[in-house]
Amino acid sequence: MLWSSTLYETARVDEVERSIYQMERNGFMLDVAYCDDKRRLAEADEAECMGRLEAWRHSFQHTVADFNWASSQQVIGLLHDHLDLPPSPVWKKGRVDIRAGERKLDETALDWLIHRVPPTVAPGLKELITLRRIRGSIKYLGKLPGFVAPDGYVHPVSGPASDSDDRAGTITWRLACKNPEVMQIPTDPRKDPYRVRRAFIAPPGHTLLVADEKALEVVVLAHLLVCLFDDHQLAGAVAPGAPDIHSVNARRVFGEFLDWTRHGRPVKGFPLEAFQSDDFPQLKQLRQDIKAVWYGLMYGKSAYGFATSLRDENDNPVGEEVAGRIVEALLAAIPGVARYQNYVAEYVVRHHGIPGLGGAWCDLSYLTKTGNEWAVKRAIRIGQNYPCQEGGARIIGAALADITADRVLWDAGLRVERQVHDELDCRVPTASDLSMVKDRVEAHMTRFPLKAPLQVSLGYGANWDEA
DNA sequence: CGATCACGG
DNA sequence: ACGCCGTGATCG
Repeated sequence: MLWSSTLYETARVDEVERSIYQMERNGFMLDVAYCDDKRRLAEADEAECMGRLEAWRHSFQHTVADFNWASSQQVIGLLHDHLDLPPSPVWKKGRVDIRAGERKLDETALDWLIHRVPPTVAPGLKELITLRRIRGSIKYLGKLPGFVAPDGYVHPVSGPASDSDDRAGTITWRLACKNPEVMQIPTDPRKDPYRVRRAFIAPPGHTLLVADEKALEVVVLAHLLVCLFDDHQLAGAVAPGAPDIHSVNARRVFGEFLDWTRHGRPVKGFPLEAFQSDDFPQLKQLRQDIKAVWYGLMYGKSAYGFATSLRDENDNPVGEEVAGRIVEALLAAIPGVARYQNYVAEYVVRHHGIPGLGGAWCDLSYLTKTGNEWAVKRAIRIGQNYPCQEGGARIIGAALADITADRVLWDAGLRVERQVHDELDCRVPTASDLSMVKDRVEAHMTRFPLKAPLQVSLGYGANWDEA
């Protein structure tokens, strides 16, 4: 039924597994000198930052000895007990139950505070965010060189689900990776001023090729909508040449449905390009917002959750009413998504599980058979997400297997180094025919028989950051 | 060893 | 219990 029989009859589990072992053997090269240099720099910055923080703390007569800025409890004591700052009602994952005594000081909560405390207090909070970011970079700069094996390469452990306990894996058949956790290396320059990704270098005589499946899980969803309902709208929206889907949604939802104004003009009057332009930061924000709503919806998030995660122009949570209108407008713009959600909800309740594209059955009976309302809702959220996440994993897994098995690419010296959910990173000898390599890699990555078009973006560079 | 925080998709 | 899937450092 459904979608599973229309695709690859087998999940090619053993081929994928062999490719993973090959990828581990290939390993990747690390610029140890770069790590050491940046770590020393970061540690000096950390010491300065800490000095400013301590001075700030003492300026408020907080004289506790051996105060630990890494301790949540101690920071709560400083900010909420000693300085008597109001508790933040929000954190990264949603609401804070203030009445129950819950206190959160993650970056989202600190950000909320920064906009609402006296100007003498705010600098310390900003400094604390800076300290955490510096330490986030140091974590990797310090430990990565330790993973370099005698052969000069780092060989992380990665693997699919249902492997033995000492290997990595997920229930959706995505790969996981550890020792080191290469999938968690920061990509956002604001979170990592020291650019850890620059330490992931191509070996001498090689260049790094990064091949990324564009909007992989959205394409899978588009495929499902065609299979289930013969609905081609989303497939058309992700087709080559189609305008950027998040810009379209932003203008449609905030402009046409909600009739909002930004930069002193109606949002609906702007050209689509403006939503990705640095000249219009407010429009860019709207595009980011609708993108967040889009992915949140795919994973089962509701207006309740968006009420705290979406912010208005003054950085206040938009509230459930506005969030509800945004969700409603987006679902009206892409009706297939709501139809999919309802379909899956019914299916999960009736069958106590959901199949994936590769034919695997995701059992949810441990939730649906409890009869508990919250458990059933959780089962439905997992069921809505599972085919998209699992489908994406099968597609990139098949691509990995095909690229690894391609003798032409192998003989050209191409070696897969990493897989990051929708991205494959390979090293390629600089002397090889790069356009041939590029064409073959792209062909493998788009081979999976989908009813929605899958596109690949390719980048080259001397290191992971550049590529 | 559970909770908090942070990073990625 | 109102967002899915992960790894890991650190605290208490």
